[in-house]
Amino acid sequence: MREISNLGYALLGLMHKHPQSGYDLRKIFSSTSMKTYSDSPGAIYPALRRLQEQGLINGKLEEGSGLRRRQLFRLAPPGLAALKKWIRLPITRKDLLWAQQEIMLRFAFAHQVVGAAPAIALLKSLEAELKTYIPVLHEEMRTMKSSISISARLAFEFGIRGTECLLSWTRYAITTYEEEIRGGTS
Amino acid sequence: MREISNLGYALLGLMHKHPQSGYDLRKIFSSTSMKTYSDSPGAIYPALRRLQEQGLINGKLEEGSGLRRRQLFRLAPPGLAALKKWIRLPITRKDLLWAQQEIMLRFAFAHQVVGAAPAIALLKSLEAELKTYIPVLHEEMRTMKSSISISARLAFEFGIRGTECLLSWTRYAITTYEEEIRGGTS
DNA sequence: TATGACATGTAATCTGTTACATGATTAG
DNA sequence: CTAATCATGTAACAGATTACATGTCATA
Repeated sequence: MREISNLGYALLGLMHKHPQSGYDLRKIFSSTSMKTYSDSPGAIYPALRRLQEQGLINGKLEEGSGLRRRQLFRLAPPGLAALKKWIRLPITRKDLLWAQQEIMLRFAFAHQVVGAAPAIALLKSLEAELKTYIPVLHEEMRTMKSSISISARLAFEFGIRGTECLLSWTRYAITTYEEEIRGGTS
Repeated sequence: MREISNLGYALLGLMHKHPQSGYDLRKIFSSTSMKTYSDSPGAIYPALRRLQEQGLINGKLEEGSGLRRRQLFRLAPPGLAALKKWIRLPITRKDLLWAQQEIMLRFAFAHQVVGAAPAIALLKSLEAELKTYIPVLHEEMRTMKSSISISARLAFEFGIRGTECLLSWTRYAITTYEEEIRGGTS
């Protein structure tokens, strides 16, 4: 089976709550904090068609008067399975390097799609990976410190601080999440 | 003139220090903290060819015995001009949303390519943009807080914390940079 | 002489971007 | 009636990924 792109997963995740039309999804990308994904029709409609061809979603034309009415897409069982599998994947070093955004996307959908326990498992996996990665970054820094310009060094320092910030958020998120599910009902 | 991709600018920046071969550049991407860029030949060699076609770099085959020896690329004057122009661009809201990595890449090259004053100007531009952006994020948070799941809310909180972390780094970088150029000779 | 590092490239495929095109419905 | 918004799409193009192909040079 063909790989599912990041945009594909974003679409699947958004459809989990309730069926959406291509236009709805575009609006979400253009108006909310998911602006990092493209709201262009040239990205969304082909992506939806691909998901449909793979049997991950089903589209149904709403009956209406006109010739071209809106089409609602809903998650099909294989699509839900793929979404769950993706969210449950453990975090790897590679994810930290290439795909911090993707991690957040996965976590954002986690509670709704797979529930509290796997969501917390995702955070713990992230925490573990970060704990071994941060010392590596410090070590790299020490190695090259002397050979690079001041601005390059500061940029690298941001890489470290940003990663440390992610770790601190992860710990905060674990605590907050655990408190919340103990306190209020999910 | 055709747009220069992020990878293109990364290549131009790396060539600024001294001429590099395609292989050298691949090694930099695969072995240093620039792992976020692809080290695959299918990305680098075509990118180098494009830069050459645009007259931004010149390639010279090192004279050697064999038939196929390494080719060294060096920045041509228009390439240096393009690199400088790119680094000096002020930071926009759009950059904050889409291209934090690109900002860091620009800053990493800044000291070497355009010197201290424009490097600090870049940081100040970043600081200014962040100061107006962070309140917007908090406002967005307040608006949707109630309508989203706990994990989605925490993910959004990371967006805010990450941005605040960037601001704090920016201020630290300005101070450190200014001290350093006052103290040691650049 | 076989392995691995050096060194450069191409081809197929996929995805995304920009720009354009179409047509329905609603508000002024 | 006209403009804006709803709604869906296509076409041309750019760029990246993966996998493959080629050949040199040093060394064990």
